[in-house]
Amino acid sequence: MKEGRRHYGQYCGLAAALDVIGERWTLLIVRELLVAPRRYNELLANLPGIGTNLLAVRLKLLGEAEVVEQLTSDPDGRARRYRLTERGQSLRPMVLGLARWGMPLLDEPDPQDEVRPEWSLVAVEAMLGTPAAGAPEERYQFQISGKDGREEVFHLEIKEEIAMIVPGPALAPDLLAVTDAVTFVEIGAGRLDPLEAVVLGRLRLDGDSGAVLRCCRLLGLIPSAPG
Amino acid sequence: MKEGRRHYGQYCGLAAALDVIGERWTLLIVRELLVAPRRYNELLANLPGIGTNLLAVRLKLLGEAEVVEQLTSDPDGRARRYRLTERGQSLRPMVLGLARWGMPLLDEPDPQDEVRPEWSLVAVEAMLGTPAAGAPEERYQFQISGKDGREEVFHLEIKEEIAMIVPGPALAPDLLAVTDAVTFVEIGAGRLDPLEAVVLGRLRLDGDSGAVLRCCRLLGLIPSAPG
DNA sequence: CTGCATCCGCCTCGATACTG
DNA sequence: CAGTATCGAGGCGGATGCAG
Repeated sequence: MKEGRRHYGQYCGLAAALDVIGERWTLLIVRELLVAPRRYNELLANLPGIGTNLLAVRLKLLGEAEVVEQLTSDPDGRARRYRLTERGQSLRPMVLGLARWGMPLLDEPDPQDEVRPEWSLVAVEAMLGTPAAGAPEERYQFQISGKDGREEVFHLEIKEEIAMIVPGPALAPDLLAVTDAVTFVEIGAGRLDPLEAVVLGRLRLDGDSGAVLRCCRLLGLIPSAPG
Repeated sequence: MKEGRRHYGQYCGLAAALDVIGERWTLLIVRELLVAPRRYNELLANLPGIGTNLLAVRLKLLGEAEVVEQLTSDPDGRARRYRLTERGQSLRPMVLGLARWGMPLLDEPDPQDEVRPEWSLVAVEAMLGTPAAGAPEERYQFQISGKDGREEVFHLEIKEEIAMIVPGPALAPDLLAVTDAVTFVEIGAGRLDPLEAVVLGRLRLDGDSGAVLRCCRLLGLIPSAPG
């Protein structure tokens, strides 16, 4: 926090945090890396509008702050990826909290807006409010397709009353949800009822109705059962 | 999120949140209002460097986003204060989380840095990690003095295994901690041991040693008792 | 005196071009 | 593929002006 860069100059934890992760784009970079380690160009592709110079500056700063590290697995220097350090991972609850806080702000999806199926992972994790108390051990698989036809596959696994996000398909999913990224976010934002999405043909749900209800409840899409 | 202002253009909760509270100074304004409703000039005084125009712009935007509202209690229009709405209050866990995340980043206090005793309220709340399970019902009073001689008084009340921050003095505090804002933050940042601060004469603790230990444990200053 | 609005210099940001 | 260099536009910071 020396001279040169702009900083708040307050001896306060929040100000110190914002000096590191408060600048434009920084938390979105962290969001990307919360999903998985990424290459430089992957980050550029998933953060349209950032400009390559700024991404380089941010990554360097995040590296100095030990939030991000780059692992150069390949000996010839190519194929280096950026990954969150432990300290970076510890930003997860705050990032998820902000993501949840912002979801109701989402309006009609603008066709100009970017939507990536990878973000669904973070969205689902943010929606996991209530710990899955008393829920049976089961697996809900999600297949979210992007505009370019790519499909992100992950599943939610409930084990010992704890729900976990796991990349990739489940072995024997009790529920399969297939949709596109826009529909998925609209449902998460509360702008679209899951049932309505099914009727509109924008969401396909395979599984028994009990699993559907439990999954929706887990994601806060319908109120938890009273009493 | 229409044209005019700069925005991320991502259909994603986090991006939507950052479009509202991601700009410079905004979360620091929220921090100020988390402590108490404030007047325009109070905000200006507690946020050195912001520039009055920017504060006005931020407050207007926060108002439109329904994060902040102004209450004009006084009929003649004077004495209008800014206050967080319910939606603004719901940012509290994320702000506290970021404050806690940033505290270890605090280095040697720069004499140029601003330190305000009001921030101690947020700092203490951020340090309250573990719920006070099994703790006896007692009250720890804090008196944090600023450079200008003002003193912020509040106390921590443990009731039914829940710790609460309450502004103002306690009725019969089991512990009284008197210090200055810099020392307080340094202790919170883990740069200064409470015991060392007492020896240096920068912290005065009145109360029995059991209360001191329980208070320190509650604030994460010493590891919780094992087992 | 409080609560802003206006103006201006500078620094950050965003887009494009270019290099190892 | 992974950045660096450059430059125009606009956000930011500080000083000042002004109305209630």
